[in-house]
Amino acid sequence: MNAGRPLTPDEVLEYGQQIVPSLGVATVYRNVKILVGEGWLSEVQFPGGGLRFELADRPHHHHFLCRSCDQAFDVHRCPDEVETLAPDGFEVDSHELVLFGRCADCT
Amino acid sequence: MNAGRPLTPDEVLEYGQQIVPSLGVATVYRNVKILVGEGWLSEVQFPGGGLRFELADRPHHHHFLCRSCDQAFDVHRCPDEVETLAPDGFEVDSHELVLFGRCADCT
DNA sequence: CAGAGGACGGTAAACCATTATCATTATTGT
DNA sequence: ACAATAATGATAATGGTTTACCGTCCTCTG
Repeated sequence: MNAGRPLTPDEVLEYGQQIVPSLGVATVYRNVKILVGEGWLSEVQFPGGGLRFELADRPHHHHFLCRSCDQAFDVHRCPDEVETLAPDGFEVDSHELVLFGRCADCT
Repeated sequence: MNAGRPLTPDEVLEYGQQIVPSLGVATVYRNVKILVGEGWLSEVQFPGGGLRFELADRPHHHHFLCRSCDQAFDVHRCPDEVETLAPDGFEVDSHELVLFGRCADCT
C-alpha cells in the first residue's frame, strides 16, 4: 500500500521483512495470491516475465520500467485514442503501455 | 518472413516442420538467436512471458495479442505523444504498446 | 489455560522455457 | 570422392519462479 508502484514477490518479501523479519517466500506467494483472488491486488505482467502486484482499486494507468534498477513505476496519463488502433475486425478489450528507460534515481 | 507477425519459438518450429519435418527445437532456438545477433530478427517480449520473434527491419509498430488463440499481430499505427507521458526526471528510450482482445478469426 | 484450527516458514519439488551435450548427418573445399 | 568442418536434432541439464509439503508456532474460543 505504501509502495505506490507494482512490486515483485521479492520486493514484497523485502519490504515485509522490514516489519516481520522472519517472513518467508511461501507466505508472500500464498497471501498475494489470496489478495488477488479477493480483488485487493491485481497482477501486472511486464515484458521480460515475472509477475508484479499492485493495488487493484487504482484508476486506469500505465507503467514505466527502469532498465537500470528494474523497478516499475506508475504513469498516470494515457493516450486515449489507443484502442482505436487495432486492425478492422479486431475487438480490443484492454491495453498495456510500458515505457522503458531510466528512472529519476538512476539518471 | 511469411508470417507477418511475431512468432513464438514453438510457432517457428511448427512452421518450419512443414518444410523440414525433422526440424527440432534446438535448431530453432539456436538459429533464432543467431539471427537476432546478426540483426535480422528482433525479440518481442509480451506481458505473459515468453519471447517472440519478428523481422527486425519493420518500421515502428505495436502489437495486438489475441486472448483466445494467443497469436500476436502487428498494429501499424502509434499514438505519437507516448513518450512524453513519463513523470519528470524519467528518461524514456522506448515503449511497448499491446492491445488485448479477440482477433478477427476468433470473434 | 488448554485444545483445536489456522497460518507460518524452511525446504523440497514441480514447472517451463531455454541451453548444453554429443552422436549423427550434411556441407564444403580440394 | 574424401576428408575436414560445421550444422542438426534427441535428450539431458539448467536456472528461475512458483507451489507443495509438513512440522512448528500462533491465535482464538470456551
